[in-house]
Amino acid sequence: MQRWLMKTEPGAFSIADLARKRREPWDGVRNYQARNYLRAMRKGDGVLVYHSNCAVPGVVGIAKVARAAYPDPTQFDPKHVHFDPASRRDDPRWSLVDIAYVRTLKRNIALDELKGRPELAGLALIQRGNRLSVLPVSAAQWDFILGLERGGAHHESR
DNA sequence: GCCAACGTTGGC
DNA sequence: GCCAACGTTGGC
Repeated sequence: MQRWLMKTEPGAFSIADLARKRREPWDGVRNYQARNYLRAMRKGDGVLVYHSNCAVPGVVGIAKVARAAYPDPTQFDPKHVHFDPASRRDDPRWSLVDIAYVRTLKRNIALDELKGRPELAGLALIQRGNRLSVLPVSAAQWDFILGLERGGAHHESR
């Protein structure tokens, strides 16, 4: 099983939304590196759900890949915000996967807590300037992050 | 192929 | 809302 982290803006689609819907086509990824990660995903892969662009960015839940990559239908819809006029049906540019809800974490494991941890030094999420919305997570990183869940909500002062 | 302009991401 | 970082676009 591979492991990944996927960002979402809770104002647009939160872990609570995923919990209610159980399963969701993760559309709208329009970055080539992120797309390539989507295409590398296999059914059953683990996903850390991360809330970005919000009051307390952090890892908030666990999901899994319910369906491997297929063409993102929104790229062909002229009325959709993610429409890409340069993408062709015989050679789709953008892909998506379906994500299934697994569980919501007992607390938000905030970005603040992940920063500066030697165990996560290689994690793309916390590297400076990184904007990838889909990124790989090693088994060790996955275990370490989820190990923080029971550590209690402590925030470093700044 | 260079690179300036522009748009987006996302923490703060 | 600001703005640094970074990806994409398009003129040349």
